Amino acid sequence: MIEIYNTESRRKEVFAPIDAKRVRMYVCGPTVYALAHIGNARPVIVFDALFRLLRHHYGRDHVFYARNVTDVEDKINARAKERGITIRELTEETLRIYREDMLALGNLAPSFEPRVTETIPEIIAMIAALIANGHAYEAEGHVLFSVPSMPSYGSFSGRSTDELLAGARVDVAPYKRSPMDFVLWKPSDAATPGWDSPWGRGRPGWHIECSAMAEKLLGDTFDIHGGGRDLMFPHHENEIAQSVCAHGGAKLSNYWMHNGMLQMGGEKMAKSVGNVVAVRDLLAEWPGEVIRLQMLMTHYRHPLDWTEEGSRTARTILDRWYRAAGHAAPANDMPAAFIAALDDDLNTPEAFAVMHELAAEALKGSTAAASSLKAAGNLLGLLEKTPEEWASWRPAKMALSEADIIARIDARNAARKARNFAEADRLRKELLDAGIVLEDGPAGTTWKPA
RNA sequence: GGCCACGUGGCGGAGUGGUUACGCAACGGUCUGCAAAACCGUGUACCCCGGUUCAAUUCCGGGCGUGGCCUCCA
Repeated sequence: MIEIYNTESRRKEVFAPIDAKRVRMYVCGPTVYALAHIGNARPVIVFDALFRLLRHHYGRDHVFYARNVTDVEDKINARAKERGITIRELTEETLRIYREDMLALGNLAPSFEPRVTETIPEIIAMIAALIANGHAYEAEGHVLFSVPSMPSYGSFSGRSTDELLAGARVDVAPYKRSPMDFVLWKPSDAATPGWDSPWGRGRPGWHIECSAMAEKLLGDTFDIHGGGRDLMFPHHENEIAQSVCAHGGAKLSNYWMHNGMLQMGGEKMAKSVGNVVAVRDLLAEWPGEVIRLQMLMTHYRHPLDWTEEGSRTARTILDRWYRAAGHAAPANDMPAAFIAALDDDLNTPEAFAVMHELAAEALKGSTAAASSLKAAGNLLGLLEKTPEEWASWRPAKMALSEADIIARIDARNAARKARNFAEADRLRKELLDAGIVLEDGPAGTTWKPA
C-alpha cells in the first residue's frame, strides 16, 4: 500500500488508482531551449523513482507515465535567434541532449513524451471548448481564460482571488476582462511559429499545452500529477482551471506531488538566479549514478543544497554497495522494509538505510543479502552495472593520461618488488597529487579518481 | 507585505510522546611494507521561549532564522 503526500490536501493519503490496470501519471517536462541543469533533473529522478515503484506494485505494463516536451515557447524563439539557428534545430538539439543526460542519470524513458508541436489540434479543440462553455473569450487575436468564471480558482495553490488582484504586479493588457485572466492562445507574426486557428494564426499560451497533452494521453482524470514546487502557481493552478472547466468539472488529477527546490549555496538553483550547474557538466566529473543517489538521499519534498561534498559521499556509498553486491543476481523478492520505506511517500533516505544494512550483511558473506541489495538498488535505478564497469568510470578531464598512470603504477610495482618503499611511496604520492588513488589488491594494483 | 514550507550531532539525513535511525567525516584497534578495503570499538543532536503531559526533539502557541510562491522558473 502506497501512501502519497498530496499537495492539494496537504496530507499523506493512501494511494488508490482509478484503474489498477492503467495507473496514470503526468509530470511537467522541459522547455527545450537550454541545457538541463541539475535542478531540472530533480523531478525527473524523483518521479522516475515513483514510476519504478508503481511498476513494481502494479506491473510494468500497467503504469503509464507522460512527461511533456515543450517545444513551442517564446524563450525558444529568442534563443534560436540569438544563436542564429532555426527553432527546429534548437529544439531538436536540446531535446537530444536532454534525453542523453536523463538516460545517463539512470532514468527510464516515460511511456509518452508528447510534444506541443504534435498536440496543436488538441490544444485548439480544448480552447474552443472553453470558449463554448463560457470559460474563455477572444480579444484582439488572443484567447484568454476567464478566471472569474471559475469560483474555485486559487484554491489549489491556496490563494484568494482578492489577494491575486491585489498582488497583480504585471502590466495588465487592455484586452483582459480581469487582470487575473491568462492567455490560452496568442497571435504570431510572420517570423514567429504559428498555426492556423479559429482565432487566426497563433500559438498556445504557457499552460494549455499540459492540459491538452494530459487529456490526449491520460484522459480527463488521471492518478498522479507531478512537478516542482515552484510550478504550483500559476502553472498548476491554471492547468487545473483549464482542464476542469473544459471537462465539465471533472477533477484533473487525484494526487498532486511537488518536489522541493534544489539549492546552490542556500539559494534556489534557477537560470534566473544564474547559479545553475548543467547536468552535462556534472556528468563529466561524476558517474550519473552518483548524481542520482545524491538526489535521492534527500526526501523529495525537502530542499536540497547541491554540494560537492554530497557527491563525494554518494560516490563513497556506491563504492561500498558495488563491493557488497558483487556479481550477485538480483533477488526475486524485494526486501520488505525497503519497499515499506518507499511506500511511505517515497521515503528514499529510509530505503537507503535498509540498503546499508544489506550491504553490511553482504560484506560479511551473505549472498542472500547481496542479492537483495542488488534487487533493491535496481528498483531505484542503481547498482545496475557490474563492479568492473563501476570501477572503470573515468572523469572527462584528468591531470594524467591513462598511459602515464599505468607507467607510474608499473614503476611503483617494480620499486615495491625491489623493496624500495621510499620510491614506491613517492610514486603513490605523485599520483595522489594528480588526483589518482591507488589500491593494491590481490589481483594487482588498480586506480580510481580521488 | 500576503500565502506556504522547513529549522535534528562536524556534515548529510530519516524518524518518534518515553528505548541505537542510517550514512559520510573523525578517532582508537585488527589487518596491511605503506595506503585502501573489510571488521571491531568510540564520541558529539533534536533553534529559542512558553503551554499541554507522569514524560516533548516529537503535540499546541509565540519568537527568531532559512527557503519557496505571489503570473520567467523543475
